[in-house]
Amino acid sequence: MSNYWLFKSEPFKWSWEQQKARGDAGEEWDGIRNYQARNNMRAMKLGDKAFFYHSNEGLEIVGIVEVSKEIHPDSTTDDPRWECVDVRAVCDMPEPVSLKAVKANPRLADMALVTSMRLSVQPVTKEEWLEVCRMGGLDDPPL
DNA sequence: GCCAACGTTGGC
DNA sequence: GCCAACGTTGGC
Repeated sequence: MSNYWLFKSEPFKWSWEQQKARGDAGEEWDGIRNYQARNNMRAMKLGDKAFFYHSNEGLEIVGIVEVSKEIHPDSTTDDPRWECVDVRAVCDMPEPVSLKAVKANPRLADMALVTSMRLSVQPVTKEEWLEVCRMGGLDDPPL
């Protein structure tokens, strides 16, 4: 049984365009220095799906990625506490789903994007997953 | 650019 | 183990 997640990235540091350009090779989700975010990555399984959210600029869910490599050391630090997963792009959101739209939807009131604003790697429930996919115009959401 | 929220650090 | 100080995140 697969779980669902959300990754935040500031587009001027690592954008959806850059993620897509990496193709099936995927990319290490490095640089996470927060225990809760790391713990979420530890819980991820190969093939888990996640939203790709642009923070700071854009403020919208722009695409879907999947876990292409489970938890391993973060190559950007020697500190053994910090680990990460690899992700690869799966598809675009036909209609990016803005933070505003998420906040305006009562069915998404408990989404971590709303309640835990600063957490950069978040869990998403299946109900939230389906609702956001529907809002984004994905008739056949990856599960 | 501001500032609120909140996680982390470090002195005691 | 508490908590004040500090740093960072991220919406606005």
